[in-house]
Amino acid sequence: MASEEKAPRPLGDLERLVMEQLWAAPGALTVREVHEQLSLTRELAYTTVMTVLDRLAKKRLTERERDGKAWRYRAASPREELAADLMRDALDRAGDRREALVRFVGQVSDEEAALLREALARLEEREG
Amino acid sequence: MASEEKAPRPLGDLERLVMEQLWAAPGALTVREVHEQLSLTRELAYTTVMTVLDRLAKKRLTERERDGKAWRYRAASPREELAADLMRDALDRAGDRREALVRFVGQVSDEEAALLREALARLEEREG
DNA sequence: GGTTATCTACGACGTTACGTAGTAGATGCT
DNA sequence: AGCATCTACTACGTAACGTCGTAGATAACC
Repeated sequence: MASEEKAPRPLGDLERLVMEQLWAAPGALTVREVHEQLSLTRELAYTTVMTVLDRLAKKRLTERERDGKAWRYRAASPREELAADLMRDALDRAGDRREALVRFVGQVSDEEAALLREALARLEEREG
Repeated sequence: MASEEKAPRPLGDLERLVMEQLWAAPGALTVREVHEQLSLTRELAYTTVMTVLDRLAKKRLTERERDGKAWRYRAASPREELAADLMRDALDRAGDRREALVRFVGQVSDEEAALLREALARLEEREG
């Protein structure tokens, strides 16, 4: 149950890029690996990536494990989970939930509406 | 459709309080009116409220119209609309929308799930 | 075992958002 | 004219974040 919430600050641009690397990778990545990936597109100091990864860990968005003298980072939860959390959060801030949900479904594409129905149906059959 | 966007920064605490005043009011409010309301709970300088209202206007969250020498502010869109926008935004940032939606409906309360179904049903009957 | 390559830890600086407020000048009431 | 009221503009402190540098630990190398 959620109640009194600390709104999760949306990630900064670099933080998001780094998270995307982690989400895209099959396993945990070292600072160097993330740095190398990002270096394909932009120039960043190794320590910059390290700092970002470190801050993300402090925010509990990543977890890390030792691998020799280096750390390996991985996303603490899947990208879709974070998205769902943010959606929940937004809903929690709405005054009238019904109204907010109506507006929300009014904004989504037909395809997304279908996915929503599907998800609800699945939920129903699992819970009765 | 959606792709890379400018994430609407979540409001600061005071900004949120001010928006709530505007959302709660029937019409547009002057700085003084908002200030008086807030003063019931906390102590704030008149100009502080003015600054916040001004910044909210720059962010297009409020609109203002002249009323004599004063400005009257009103929320640019209903609270529920903003919530819906934030939900959309969160969804846009998810990798796999289906997955994100599944997780989202998995998080909502039974009541909210019912509201969602209702909203979807209404949408369907209106659009066919 | 000393040299070299790696890593991490920690600090630092610039920018931007936001909470908070003061001052100056315009505007309007009496 | 004189006072109240309102806006415009400026300012300052804090915190997040982008961005790095330096120092010291550690592992690898010859």
